[in-house]
Parts: sequence; structure tokens; C-alpha cells
Amino acid sequence: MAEPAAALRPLRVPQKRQGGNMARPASRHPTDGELEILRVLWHAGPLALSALCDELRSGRDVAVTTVATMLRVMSDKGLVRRTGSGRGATWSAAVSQEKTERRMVRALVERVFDGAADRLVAHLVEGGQLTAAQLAELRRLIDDKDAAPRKRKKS
Amino acid sequence: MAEPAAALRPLRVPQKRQGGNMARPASRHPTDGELEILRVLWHAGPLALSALCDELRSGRDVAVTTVATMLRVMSDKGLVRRTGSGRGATWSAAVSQEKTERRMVRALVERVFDGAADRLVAHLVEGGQLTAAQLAELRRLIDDKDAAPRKRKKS
DNA sequence: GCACTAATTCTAACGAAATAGAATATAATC
DNA sequence: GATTATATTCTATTTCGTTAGAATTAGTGC
Repeated sequence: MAEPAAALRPLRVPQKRQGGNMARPASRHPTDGELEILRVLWHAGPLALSALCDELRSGRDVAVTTVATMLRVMSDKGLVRRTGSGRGATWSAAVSQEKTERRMVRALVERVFDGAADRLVAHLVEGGQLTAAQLAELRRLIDDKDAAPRKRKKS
Repeated sequence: MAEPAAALRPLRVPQKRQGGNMARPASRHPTDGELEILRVLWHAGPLALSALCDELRSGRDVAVTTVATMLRVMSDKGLVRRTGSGRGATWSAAVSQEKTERRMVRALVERVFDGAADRLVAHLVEGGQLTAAQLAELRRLIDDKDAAPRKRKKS
């Protein structure tokens, strides 16, 4: 491999193994499309492929094979699970809504707010995204939390 | 298995303009890497390319040309702006931190919580992501909001 | 058991995103 | 003005995400 008599001129050599590489790393969280499927499955329980497609189609047009491909990918990622095979097979979410939401919120807080969760909340409260009723409910929630810092299950 | 006689096979016909296409649509929001750059620019004001790279390198290793390429893309998207050219040029954010954060939070609420902002807040409050002090501060915020539902600037 | 239909796998295309080396342009310094 | 350092552009590469047609497999119904 060495270049003994390379003469000179290390210049310009348009070799092929060149240019930067290293592509984008795979995201650990569900993508946009995957989340759409998960939401349907969370809401409507285990579904056959066709039924799942029908649900999705209420929002936009999509081919059956597209959904099938996404399900395969999601299955590899451990996001969904299949029960049975062939025509009678059903698909269900393999991750809980609760956990997924929490993880995605945490990721946002980390990425956008550098871990400061309170800044996110302030954003929401001050940004006028909440109704008066929701604010009241939120205050009640905080009071509860305050009264029982220990995990007391509501008392 | 199968493959009885290798005779007549329609054999998949590897035509070129066929099969599903349509790639992933460009995301309207800054990507992960773009956000990283924006955060540096928001925090440290206008910076030369080299200085920007130095800041980024405190977190991870990255080549100058990589950052330059990202800046070009971000410039096309209107996320950053360049002042001057050549060695003395500086880069600054072309979008405000406030607006960007708000937009990304809104996108998350839409995607994950189907628009229900209060569910996101409840998540944060109940999930134990906030300290007692932060909860108190939050309640004060809500009280203020409650006292002045109309946009009264504080009075 | 054969046709029909739904499900699944195989293959493909293609843009976005991330990365960076090579080459070139530009400004600073001597 | 030549050298040098930095900035910018050009090009290349790789994987991800999204979409879907073609082919194959597996139940349903007759």
C-alpha cells in the first residue's frame, strides 16, 4: 500500500475513497409517521392491517404496502408487535403511550431547553396556550403535589 | 424453496421508474444539528466560523467543513445570516430563540398530544420533573395569569 | 382444491440529513 | 506581491425516512 516512488505531487489526486462520510445516526424515538400509527393503535387497540389503514386514511391517503413497510420497521425497533399471521393477524403497540410521551417530552426538554423543564412549562403558561379552566386544573394539580411531596397516591 | 423450473420467469423486471418513491419531506423545524448551532449563536451572539466550531467542539468533535455545510443549508432555510465575507465574516441567528422554542413546543403538542397543551403540562408536573421551588414559581405564574386574563401587561 | 383476497416480503427509488476531504476564494500579514 | 491562514464552495458518501409497485404467502369461501 505504501507509495515508494511517488515522485511528487500529492496534489489533486481524485481518488474515490474520499469526501466525508458518516451519515445521520438513527433516531431512538419514533418518527412522525411512526407516531401516527402508534396513536391509532393506542386508541383503537389491536388492529388488522386493513383496519389500521382505514383509520390512517381518514387523515391522508396512504397505500397498504406503505403501512406494511412501516410496521416492519417499527417491529424491528420494538415499537409494535404482531399477533398471529396471515389474514387474521393483528398489530398492537409494544410501547405504552405514557412512557413514549414521557420520553419524547424529555427529549424535547433536553434538546430545546437544555434540560430546564420549568422553562417549558413557563412557555406554555405564558404563551396563552391554556384556557382559564385548564389553568385552574393545573393549580389544583400543583397544590396536590405540594401537599403530598411523597408519593401518597392522592390521599 | 419453490423455484421448480428456472424456465419462464416474469422475474421482477427491474425497471427504473417504478416502485414507490417520494422521499421524506423537508422538516419545517430546525433539525437536531441545526438547533445545536442555533443555541450557540443565541448564547454567544454573532460568531466567526472558527469560533462557532470551537464552541461546538466543547460538546463533540466536528470538522470545520461540516459546520460550514450546515450553515449553508441553514442559510437557505433562513435560519442564520452571514455578515461580511471571507475571514472577517460572522454568523448570527436569523430566527429568535423565543419564537423557535414556541414553534417547536407547539409542534410537539400537536404531534404527541394531539393539540392538548394541558396534557403536556400535567405530564411535567406529575412526572416529577420539577422541584418544589419550580412548582411554587409556576403557581405564582398561574396566579398572575389568573388575575389578569386580559393582556394587561402587568398593571 | 381452486379462485379470491388480505397480508407480508422483496425491491426500489429518492430526498433529507450528517459528515467531511479537496479545491478555491479571500483577507491578513509580512 | 508572496505567503499563509481562514472561509467558502464543490463534491462525495452514507444512512434514514417515506413511499409504494411487484411478487409471494396464507387464509376464506365455494
